[in-house]
Amino acid sequence: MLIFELMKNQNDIAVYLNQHGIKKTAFRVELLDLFFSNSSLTQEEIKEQIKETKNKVTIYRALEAFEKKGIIHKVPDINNVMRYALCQVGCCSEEAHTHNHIHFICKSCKSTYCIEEVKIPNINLPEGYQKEGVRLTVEGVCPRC
Amino acid sequence: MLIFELMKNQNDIAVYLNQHGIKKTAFRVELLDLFFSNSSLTQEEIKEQIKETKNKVTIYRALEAFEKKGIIHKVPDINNVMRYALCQVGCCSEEAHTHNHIHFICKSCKSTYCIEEVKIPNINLPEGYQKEGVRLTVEGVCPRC
DNA sequence: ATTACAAACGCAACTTAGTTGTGTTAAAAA
DNA sequence: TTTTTAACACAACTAAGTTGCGTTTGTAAT
Repeated sequence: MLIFELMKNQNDIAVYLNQHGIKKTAFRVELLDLFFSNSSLTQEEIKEQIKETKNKVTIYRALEAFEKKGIIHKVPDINNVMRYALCQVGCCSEEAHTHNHIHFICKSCKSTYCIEEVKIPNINLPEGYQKEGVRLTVEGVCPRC
Repeated sequence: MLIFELMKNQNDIAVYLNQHGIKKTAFRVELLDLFFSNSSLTQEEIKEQIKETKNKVTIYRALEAFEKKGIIHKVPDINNVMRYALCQVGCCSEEAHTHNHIHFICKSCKSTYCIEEVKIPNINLPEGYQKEGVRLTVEGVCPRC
C-alpha cells in the first residue's frame, strides 16, 4: 500500500502532517500535495510549481522539517542535483532514513523511484575497509517513459 | 601498476600532461603532482594547497581539462561535495569515463578510493526499467584510519 | 631562433544553491 | 482566550560554479 493511495484530499494531507508533528499551513499542505503527485522534486521544480510562497528559505526549511520527520528524503541525481522524494511507508522514521534500497532515476522524466523489491547485493570490500553505508543509484529509463 | 608509481619527478609529470594533450604550465604540473599524493581532492582542498594560482576559474578549467582528457574523474561524496580523483591506468579515456567500479569514501579522512578489485554486481531491476548506468558508493572507514 | 597559433591564464561579473539571524504571524495546546 | 512555539518573510550572506574577454605563454612549424 503506497502512501499516496491514502491521500485523497487536503484534509488527509493535513492529518498526515499532524501525525508527523508538523503544523498544517497552506504552504506545507501544498508542498506535501505536490510530493504525492511527483515521485521526486528538485528545489527548482518546487519553486516553479508552488503558489503559496516565493521564499526559498521557507521552502528549504519545510524540506528540512519534512526530512527530519521522515516524510521525505534526499537523493542526489546523476548530475549531483539534490532531489527530494517521498519516503515509502515503513521505510523512514524520525530517527533514521533506511536506504537499503536502490534509487532509480529516470533520464527522461527525472522521476526518482525507490526500488523496494530489489535489495542491494552484499559488497565484499578488500581487507581493511569498514563498510558503514552503501548508496546505489541506477539511471536509465523508467517504465512510464 | 599504478600511475603514481611511474611519477618520480616534475619531468615525468610534464611528459604525462603532454601525452594527454595538455600544456605543461607551472600550475598544472603542481596540480597533477597534488593528485599523485592525494587519492581524491575537493576544489577547496585544492585551493588550500596550490601555490601557483589563487584563481578559482583557473582551477576549475584545469579540472575540466583533466577530466576531458581522462586524467581525473568526478565522484560526489556522501555530502554531495564533488571530489576529483585520478583515473587508474586503462580506466578512463578522452572518450569515456568507465565507472564500473565502486567508490569508497572514508568518513574519517575523506579520502575517495576507486575499488578496482571489486566489480559492481549485476542488478536485476523489475520489469520495465531500462538500466543505463550504475553508481555505487560505499562509505565507511578506510584501512589507513 | 622567430613567428604564429592555440591553450592557458587572470580578472570581473554573474548565477544558483544553500545558510543564518531576526522580527513577525499564526496554529495548536493550555 | 491566552500562551507557546512552529512557521513565515525579509535581508544579508557564503560558497560553488559559470561566462566572457583581453592577455600571456607553451609549443610546433617555419
